[in-house]
Amino acid sequence: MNPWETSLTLIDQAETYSCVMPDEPRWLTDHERDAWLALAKLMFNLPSALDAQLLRDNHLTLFDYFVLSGLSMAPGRTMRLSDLASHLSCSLSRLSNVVKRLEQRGLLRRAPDPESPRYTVATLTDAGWELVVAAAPGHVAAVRQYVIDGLTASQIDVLREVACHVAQQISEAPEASPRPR
Amino acid sequence: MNPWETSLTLIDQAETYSCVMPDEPRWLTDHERDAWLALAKLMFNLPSALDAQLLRDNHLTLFDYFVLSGLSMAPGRTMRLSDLASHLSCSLSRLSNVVKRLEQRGLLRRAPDPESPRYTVATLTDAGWELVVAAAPGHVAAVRQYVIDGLTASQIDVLREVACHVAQQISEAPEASPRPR
DNA sequence: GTCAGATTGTTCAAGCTTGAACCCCTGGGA
DNA sequence: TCCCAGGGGTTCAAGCTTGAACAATCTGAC
Repeated sequence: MNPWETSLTLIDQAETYSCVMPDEPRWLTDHERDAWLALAKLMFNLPSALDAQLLRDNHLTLFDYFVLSGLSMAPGRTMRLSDLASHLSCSLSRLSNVVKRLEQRGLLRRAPDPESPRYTVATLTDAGWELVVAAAPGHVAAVRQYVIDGLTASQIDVLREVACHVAQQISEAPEASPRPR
Repeated sequence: MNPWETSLTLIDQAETYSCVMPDEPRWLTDHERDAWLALAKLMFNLPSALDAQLLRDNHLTLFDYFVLSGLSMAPGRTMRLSDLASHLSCSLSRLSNVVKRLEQRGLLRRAPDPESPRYTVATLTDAGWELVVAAAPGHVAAVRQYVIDGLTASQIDVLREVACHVAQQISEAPEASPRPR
């Protein structure tokens, strides 16, 4: 029935194995589990749905769109890569790769920051600007279709509260320190 | 300030370009945009945060965990791949690749379905079962930390409503038909 | 009975992401 | 002045996902 009940209902069985657990964990209640499974499903499917629309109509991934859109709003349509990366909460490595591809397509240009040569700035070209302007209506329509339309104002309000809460929890979490395998 | 304001606030500028638009789109209100940007940030960061915990502690991706967990709850710890794929809303291609890797690690076994040779079933091994049981507490703790704890019961309720709504909208959307570039 | 078409699952190439290694530049001691 | 620690950015290899192509099996219509 629910495609994501896979995630945690294992718990009922796992409880019989409490011998192997360090401390008895605080399992999710049914109420909490339903919400989490629904959110998990959203988390997996919404990005690909939005990607699909942008790829089909504008040959852009959602992340490409965020990069171009971020530049389009910056003064002079220009930003340092490090600022853009923290703006987008992504690694500099990922941004560098994406920016290189977008530059090859003529949508932006890279240049050393004239104010300090150790930075690199990216500037949206006219072609890049026109592409974002052309892509925006379809993207907004998809966001409305999948997310916004059909919700009440108060649901939208709670959605914002919850999403901000999650974002904050993640940003405050101790940095995940990978353990050698 | 808000790392994802990049997404749609372009709109204010794009409106001055209405000449290039087919019909005047219904832009998002500030209220809607705040909620969408917060959700977008969640959508990008929550999967990697949960991945990081599972990879660090159990050398599993979140998707691996869902696959193993799905099997662990099925009768006989066995499911057809096509059922599992629709259960997880993923492509058969992706599932086939993941299952092959999990089989190589000894966490599950593949076999032709005895009831109908055109299906393939996957069965969790004891090692796979033990890994899921060992991984569950840490995973649940991460879900609590990032999502559930700190929300009120009514916020959790609305979260479920909203996420179900989005999931439904996506599943009802006309299948994205890729356009040749 | 047979053929067209749908379904199941695998594989392959192409593209993207990640993390580590690396280089360059800067700034701050000693 | 010299050294070095740290931040910014790129690159590379490894791993994962996607979509198309393919093989095998089943279904249904004629």
